[in-house]
Amino acid sequence: MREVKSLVEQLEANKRYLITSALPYANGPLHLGHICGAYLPADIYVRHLRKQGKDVVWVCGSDEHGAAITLRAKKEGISPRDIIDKYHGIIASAFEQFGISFDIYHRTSSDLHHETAQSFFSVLHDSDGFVRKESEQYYDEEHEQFLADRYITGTCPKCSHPSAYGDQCENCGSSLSPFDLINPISTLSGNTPVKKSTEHWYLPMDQHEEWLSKWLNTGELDGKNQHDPNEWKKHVLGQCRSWVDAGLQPRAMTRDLDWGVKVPLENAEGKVLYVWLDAPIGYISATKQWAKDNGKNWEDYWKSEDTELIHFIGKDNIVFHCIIFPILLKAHGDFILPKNVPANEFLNLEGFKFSTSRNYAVWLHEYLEDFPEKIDELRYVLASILPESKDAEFTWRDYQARVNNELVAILGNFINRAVVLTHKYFNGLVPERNNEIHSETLFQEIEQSIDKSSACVEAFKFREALSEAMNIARIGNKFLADEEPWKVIKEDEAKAKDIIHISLQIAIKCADALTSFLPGTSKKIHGILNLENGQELLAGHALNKAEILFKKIEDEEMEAQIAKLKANKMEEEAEVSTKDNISFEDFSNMDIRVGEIVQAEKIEKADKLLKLSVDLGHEKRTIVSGIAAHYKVEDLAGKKVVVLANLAPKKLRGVESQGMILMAEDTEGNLAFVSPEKEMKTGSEVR
RNA sequence: GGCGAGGUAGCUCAGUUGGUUAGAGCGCAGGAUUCAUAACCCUGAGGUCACGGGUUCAACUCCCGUCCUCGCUACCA
Repeated sequence: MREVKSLVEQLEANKRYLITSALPYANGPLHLGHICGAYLPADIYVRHLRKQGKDVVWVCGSDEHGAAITLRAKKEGISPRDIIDKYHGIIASAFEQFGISFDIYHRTSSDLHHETAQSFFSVLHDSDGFVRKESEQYYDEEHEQFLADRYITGTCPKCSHPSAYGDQCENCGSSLSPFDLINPISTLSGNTPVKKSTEHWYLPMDQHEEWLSKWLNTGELDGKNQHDPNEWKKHVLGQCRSWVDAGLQPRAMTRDLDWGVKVPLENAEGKVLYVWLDAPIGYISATKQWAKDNGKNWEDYWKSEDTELIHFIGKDNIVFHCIIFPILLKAHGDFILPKNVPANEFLNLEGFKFSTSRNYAVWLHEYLEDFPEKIDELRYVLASILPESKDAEFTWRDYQARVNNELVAILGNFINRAVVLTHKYFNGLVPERNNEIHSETLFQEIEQSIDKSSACVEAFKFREALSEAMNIARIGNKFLADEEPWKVIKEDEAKAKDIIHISLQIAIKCADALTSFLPGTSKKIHGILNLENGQELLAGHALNKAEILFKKIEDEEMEAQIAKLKANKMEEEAEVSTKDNISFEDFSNMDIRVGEIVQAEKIEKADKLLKLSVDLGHEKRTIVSGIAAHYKVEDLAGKKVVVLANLAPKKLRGVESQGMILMAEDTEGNLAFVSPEKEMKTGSEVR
């Protein structure tokens, strides 16, 4: 039995950890949603492992290729290089300030990455890991170039927005293929592109279905148990199964683009590696660079069964990290597959989605400018609301409440009480322990919290882990309230000494338990206690002066942040609604008339819709209008309104609407009828 | 349309394989206290576990259906 145990211990000791966080795209700054998805949880996890003395390397870097970057460069009249240098800089320094402790933050534009990615591709190519396929694609004849999806704009077939992209319409959010667009236009030349045949290398994912499905569902690979599927998050496994069950399709691993890792083959001019081949290999090249800088062997971390590979990502990346990348790694051979992929769901902001393109976000670098002293405050709040199993929401009010009611009132206050009491009664010297107080149960309770917190981190339950760690400060506060040293000191100094001694010991436990979550605060507490890391707190030891750990956040600061968000949103809304000029002819095609509502009724099972009967003078129309939230049915009869009479009829909730009531709408979504300012006959034309 | 995840207290969320009175934090109400950043500590109120069926001695938990949110994905125009 002893031998077995020591074998387990030995394996445990040899174990290595390779942690990756999704590569941020160097086309814009980071916002809080990104931080919650792949970086803060990983940072907590990695700090926890390091604290235990584990052999761990955490890699990340900027993803610097792809069409969006070249497009942006073109639009701003600068080079792609300028773009990636700018955002790589912003991102890397924001990470650093925020205490995200990567072992390396690399870049996919580096030579080492290009070499690594090309050689990875070549190995797959040479071992027939790819299938060559021809397909039709849009081609710009003037620029003699195939057009990536993002290089084509046109009218969205779903919402008629005039500038949808070939892969997605930013207006209605639907995903498109370039051939869906009405009147496609090349953004390079402004010409209409032509369809032309092109050749690409495809990853035949369908051929990998069998082992992949087994690996995902049972954790078994090549007859060996690799992971426990029960440890994977439900939504991660669910999405993977959904893909595999539907049948995997071959996927192109190359693109017609000039900005990226060149396909290392003859006759592959103008082709680069697809971003989902390029970016994950960024993890490998980053590890190589780190190994080089630190005198290590990168292969120990990627090719050894003693290594646990963990990918931290957001839910949008699940398929790539759980299906495509594992297939690539397996097809290449020698590489280990991830032990777990604890993907987080999304973070929302004040009731809406984060949106980089609409500038609706709390940007990390801006937060750091506005609150340079409040790093751990944000780490605390985000760690408390991480979208671990469902979407979560960040609001400034919640941020304020958590900082004021938890960090200030519970943690900061407890540390302050313990230290201030020591100064007040014992001149800042740690009093001796007299064993007047039985503290076994107390410390057992604390150890329980520590163990629980630790176990939660290892199970990727960071919210619960943090709350367990905070529990120690609660225990401390309760201990002081129960023992009342400020009263005891008057009649029993020995006992008071005991109480203060114990509270200071609890303070250290707090600092230690929180160090992965709030590294700055943990350090500060050690500073106040005048302790080096690991140093014991002994009687007679002199403390430093008490220092306020967290300041209360006032309403005004929050109001300013909320106002800033609102302003961005309104600005964006104003921009979005700006429309292109139309011809007079277009305008005169519209038949707009004064009408009078004669009858109104609610449409069943529709919250917003009312069925209106409108008199247009020469005829009555049925018009369905989404105003139920703004007007009462009984108030509508007799109202004069303006009607677009020749709008194509459309069925809404089963009722055909023959026209549209024109309404004024503000940015808040309030609606108002537009009516003639003096009495006009129904049916009068509006021009 | 298909698939996946979610819907639990005013808010943010826990609830392992079905088993007593469904939990926590915040907020709220009351009390106690003064060492502490008016903070801490105690007590309490608050839930038809989205809705409707079913299985069972027993359902938040399992099955079927409906509605809503988010994500992935198809197709039509």
